[in-house]
Amino acid sequence: MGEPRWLDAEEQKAWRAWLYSAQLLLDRLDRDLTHRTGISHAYYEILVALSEAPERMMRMSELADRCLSSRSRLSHAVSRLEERGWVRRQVYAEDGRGQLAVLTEEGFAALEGAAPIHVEGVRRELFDQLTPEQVEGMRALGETLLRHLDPDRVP
Amino acid sequence: MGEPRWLDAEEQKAWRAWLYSAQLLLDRLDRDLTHRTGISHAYYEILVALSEAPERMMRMSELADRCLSSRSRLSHAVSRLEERGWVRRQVYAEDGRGQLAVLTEEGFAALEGAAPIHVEGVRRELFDQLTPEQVEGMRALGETLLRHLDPDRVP
DNA sequence: CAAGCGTAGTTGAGCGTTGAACTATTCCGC
DNA sequence: GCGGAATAGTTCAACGCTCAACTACGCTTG
Repeated sequence: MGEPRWLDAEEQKAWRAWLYSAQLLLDRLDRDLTHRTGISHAYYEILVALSEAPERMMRMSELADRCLSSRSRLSHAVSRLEERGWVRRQVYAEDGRGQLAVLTEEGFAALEGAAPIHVEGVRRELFDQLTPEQVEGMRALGETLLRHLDPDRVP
Repeated sequence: MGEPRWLDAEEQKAWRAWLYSAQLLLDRLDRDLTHRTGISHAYYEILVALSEAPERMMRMSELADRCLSSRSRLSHAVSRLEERGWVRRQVYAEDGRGQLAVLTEEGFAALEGAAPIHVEGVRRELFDQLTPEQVEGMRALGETLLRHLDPDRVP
């Protein structure tokens, strides 16, 4: 094992600043969206992914990957979105095991209603606080980490 | 309301990179710690906070603030940590409404066991991927966001 | 074409979080 | 020092997530 490589004071500060800011930002955006639209950030991501897909439909497992979700979690989530009438399931003709999640018109309308609230939150809590240089730094940092955490997701 | 200030392509990229990297990193650290020590990141933060407090004890609400937790959430979490014998509750003499959460010796030992695993994860997934300049940029960005999200938490 | 393996997705139980309602105590103004 | 507001913390029910077990289908190899 060897002696743990403890963080020095500078690293501690950087880690704490990143951790707290990430948790607070994610939490605030989620709460804001949820309270003002009834749609959690997780559900919003599902609706966005479907709305951008050809014919507004996607395989369950593709959708799960895209939304950083386990299959089980996505399956539960889609069931709940189905109850709201925003998504419906449809068997995938080319592969009898597969299911397609399809965004309904009602689901698309719900997304259209939530999108301005969401983007306003991201502006207010994030971009309005940063200079263009900081935004560029944020993108570079994010992509560096992404290259390690999940290379396939890097643009 | 006015027209929403939609994100342009650069902003989209920056936002997605930040969002995915933050979610993946938090998720991976939490899973890694949980599977290797049986202690979730949330519980770990509680143990750390207590271990750093005078006499290893803190008021419930202070502890909740420190851990970015609601009072309800913390109350549940402390109950579960109590069941493990890692924390105990004690009435706060100076204020009959208050409760103190106290870290037990067993709790401290559990923390000592988990700390090397945790720091190794943070190194491997975060610091080892970054240059010193990027670490400094990460700290500055985090503190900028923190100044907006929760000014009292900025160093 | 059958056996076995891999893949897609669902289900159910258990745990953790949320938000609101609740109890108990202290603080404040009169 | 009394009545009402504020604060500290807990509890409950509803919801969401996790992990493991399960069903169903497809693919491969003999």
